[in-house]
Amino acid sequence: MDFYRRVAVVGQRIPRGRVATYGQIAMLCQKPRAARQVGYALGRVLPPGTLPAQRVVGHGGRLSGARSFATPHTQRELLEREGVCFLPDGRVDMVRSAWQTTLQQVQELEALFLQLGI
DNA sequence: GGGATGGCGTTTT
DNA sequence: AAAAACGCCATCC
Repeated sequence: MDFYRRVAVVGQRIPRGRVATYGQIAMLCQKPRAARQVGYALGRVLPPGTLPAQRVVGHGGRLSGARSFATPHTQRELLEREGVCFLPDGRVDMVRSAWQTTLQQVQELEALFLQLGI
């Protein structure tokens, strides 16, 4: 499905030290209500390593996918190692670490989708 | 075809 | 604050 290829393209553009939410990725793929399918893409569809999965978190910075990493705290460790900030309650500090996408970047993605025919 | 099931998210108790 | 109820939509029995 083209949607999953888009998820891969978008996910690969999440900068090191930043995180994106499932919903945010769905938006960037032009499918605002497909947050769950993003999760499905990461867990079941895309080959492991296709994109930095540790940088994809739930709304508000929840580490909802931590279970599918090597150990329950692997995701957190990977993120801390690349400089992502955490709050006392264990969520990512989205104010400091969320991936901010500019209109420019969104348009680049659209162009890329078009170019790739996806 | 139809019901269950998600690495989700929002709204309502 | 926490839990449940919905809405969502591709997949998998």
